[in-house]
Amino acid sequence: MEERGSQTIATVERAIDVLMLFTKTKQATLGVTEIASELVMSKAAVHRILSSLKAKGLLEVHDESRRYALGPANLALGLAYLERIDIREVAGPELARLCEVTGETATLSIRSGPTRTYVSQVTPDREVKMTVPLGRPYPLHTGSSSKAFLAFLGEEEAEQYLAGPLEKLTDNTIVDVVKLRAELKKIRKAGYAISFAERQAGAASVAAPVFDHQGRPSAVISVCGPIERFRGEADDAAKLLLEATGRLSARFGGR
Amino acid sequence: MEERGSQTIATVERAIDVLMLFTKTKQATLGVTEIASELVMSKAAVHRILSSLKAKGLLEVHDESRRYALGPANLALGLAYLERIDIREVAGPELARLCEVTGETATLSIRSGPTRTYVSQVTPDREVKMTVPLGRPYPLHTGSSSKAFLAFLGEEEAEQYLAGPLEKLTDNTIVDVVKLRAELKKIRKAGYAISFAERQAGAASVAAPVFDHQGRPSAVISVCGPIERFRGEADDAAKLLLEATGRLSARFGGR
DNA sequence: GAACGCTGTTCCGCACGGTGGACCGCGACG
DNA sequence: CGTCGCGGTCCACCGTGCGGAACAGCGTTC
Repeated sequence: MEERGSQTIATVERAIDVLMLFTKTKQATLGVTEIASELVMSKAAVHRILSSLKAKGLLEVHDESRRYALGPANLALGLAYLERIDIREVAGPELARLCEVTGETATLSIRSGPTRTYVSQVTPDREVKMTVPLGRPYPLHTGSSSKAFLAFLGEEEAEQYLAGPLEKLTDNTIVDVVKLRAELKKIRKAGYAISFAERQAGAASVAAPVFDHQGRPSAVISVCGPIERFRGEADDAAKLLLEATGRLSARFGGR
Repeated sequence: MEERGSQTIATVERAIDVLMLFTKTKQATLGVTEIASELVMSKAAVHRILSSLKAKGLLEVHDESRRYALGPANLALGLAYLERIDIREVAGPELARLCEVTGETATLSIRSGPTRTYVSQVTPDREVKMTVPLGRPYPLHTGSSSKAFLAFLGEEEAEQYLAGPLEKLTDNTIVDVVKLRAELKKIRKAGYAISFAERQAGAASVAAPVFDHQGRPSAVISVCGPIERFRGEADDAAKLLLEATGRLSARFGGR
């Protein structure tokens, strides 16, 4: 993991690890000792980091329990990031429509290097439905949205990714490079990707990319839901999906 | 500014300054030299920081222009923060109602130490309307939402704040401590605060606090809009506002 | 096409500042 | 009362981040 690290600052990365811990845990507040043992750091170091993060508004000390919680500056970061993603605005109505017609969750993902992240979702008004975690990075070979990106990258970039280690997130994750290449070929032919529990156990999804003016996949939209009822829905969803991405590509590519 | 800094890490704070710069600028991408000159740091240091932030997904290098942009990890931070603010959910419908009835923007603010931050807003469907910046900290004496917090803090805490320097954001910002004390007294009596262009030129607002079970202001909601049409609306808005905060305090205090 | 000016990036020796183990003060527990 | 756990602080050591300078690419300029 360390290899060819083009000159970074260990202290800063540790500080970020501390900050990110707050997004990973379910608890609203964390204590010094807790963090120190979780990240294997000295209490003193953790405390200094917490003080620095606090001084910048990224953390705040909750009541007088002396525990730390995320501060409002994080909102500014999240919103500033979203402001840059203009495709989000354009895709919004399409997501809403997909969700309404299929009765399943519709999502939008953005790629960033060797990972891809959900940046928005519209969920149906049903009791049993799927919700995906926004802002969390996933590898490019797990789930339909990921595969939709991978399939439509350039040959070169895709092979480069396939050369790296392929993490297995569920029993169904495809980690065999040969099988994965065949799968990607199939996706290119069909124009969309399907996944049954490759990223998340119990979930299934269909996904297709939106292309920019250079023909590169600039985003992926998907329809996803509980695996039991999805088998019958996948084909219909794929058709609707391709119509939506067609419209978006036309509009987005024109820019 | 340095005083009694309970042991922090300069490098980490500088890294955060770099990251926060991306939320303050209008540009989507920033370059090394640009950042270095803005924050008066060496290019080498900035570069190391950028590499570290990139490694953790907070930044990414845009295309091959070698410039840096915010990464998806910021979304995770922003959303994790929002998840902790439960009052946001509860207040949502009240904001919507206030907005609809008054035809002006309704906002919700949270306090964090000596600052206060908008965490959500509902804007009316008009061409001329006000929108406030979410996630950005403001001092506690500027604008109606700020003053509503300040007025209902404990005597001690309020005086402590008043002892510090009071920044002047607009021509109308009250920075005279004597006048400010009188204003706070008036607010306590009325139950709500009014501001005409104290934080933002051309804007006016009315605000009232939501109290927790200990009688402390845990949030503030406000109605705000363009100053020209607001003079006639302020009183009506105040009445609606107090009804809304009354309901919220009852519901929120019960927890 | 060589010289320029501008990027982003890397190198390397010095000293500054972050480190961690020990220690303090506090509140909860029994 | 003693003990345990917590968050916070101290301080001598030594690791690591620092910055000036050099390097590598790229587009302009003449």
